[in-house]
Amino acid sequence: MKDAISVLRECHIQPTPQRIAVVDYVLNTRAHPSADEVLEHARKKCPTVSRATVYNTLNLMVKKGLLKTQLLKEGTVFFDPNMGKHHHFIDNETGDIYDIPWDHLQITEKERLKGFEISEYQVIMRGRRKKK
Amino acid sequence: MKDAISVLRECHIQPTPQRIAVVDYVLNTRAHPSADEVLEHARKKCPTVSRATVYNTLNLMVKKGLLKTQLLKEGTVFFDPNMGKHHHFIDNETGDIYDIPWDHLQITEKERLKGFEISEYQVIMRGRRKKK
DNA sequence: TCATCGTATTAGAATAAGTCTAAAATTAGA
DNA sequence: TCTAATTTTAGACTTATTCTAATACGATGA
Repeated sequence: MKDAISVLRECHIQPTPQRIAVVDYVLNTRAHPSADEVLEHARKKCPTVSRATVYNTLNLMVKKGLLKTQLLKEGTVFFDPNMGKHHHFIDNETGDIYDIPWDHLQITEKERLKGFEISEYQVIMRGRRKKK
Repeated sequence: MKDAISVLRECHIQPTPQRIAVVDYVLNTRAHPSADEVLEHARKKCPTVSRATVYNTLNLMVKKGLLKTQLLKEGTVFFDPNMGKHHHFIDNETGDIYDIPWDHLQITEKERLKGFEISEYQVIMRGRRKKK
């Protein structure tokens, strides 16, 4: 459970009630919320927070390295508080997004990728969770 | 070089001048065009084609299995005529998108992913092309 | 305590991708 | 050729996101 105020101070961002509400939710969830979902949750703690402030805060957090954006479905960006390397699985039926631990897959370069300087990568898997 | 009219006939889609212009461009490029880029190119062959028709045709092609959508950058969907399995590399500096052949990478499941029925996957890599 | 100044927040306007709609145009078939 | 079905179109609409300009807040120094 990360303390929003401490995190904000460490990043030299002034802790305001609105930012605390955003950070407190987004850094302590295992979900991959959209901006709208963050807004909805942040309003439980700070009912007056505006959409613009949520976007401002999320973008600031991305810049400070507290969040990463993920492109997993058409139409919206998702904010991912899991900053360690990991892969993703998307359930096509429910839309649910799962983190897949980095060491569960091994990627080997069989053919040298000449001319490409890879700074990051991930595997994106789609399918469905097994019933039962 | 795929013949647009034959492809449309095979898919039981009526070949109209507008559709031919769209299909002819999008199935014969190695790029990963956005809808807007398809519109721009299709207008070279059929100057009157509308944005709506381009979207209609592209969506129809996706449904018929002639194209795949790819989520590679924020804000737009890209249409990919390469229907074989492959991975992607995105140059963060230029925005260029490259196909990476499927057999250049080997993905091994080290830890069994229990409960996930994976129907498709790909590796998405980001970085930059090496100068030189 | 109060005034001040920079920062933060806000509502709503603006933008951009994509979908929808209803009318007009085109095509296919009898 | 006539009719019905299909296709195309412009523009309205929706949704995610950014921008803007006015207001509110908060820390500081007198």
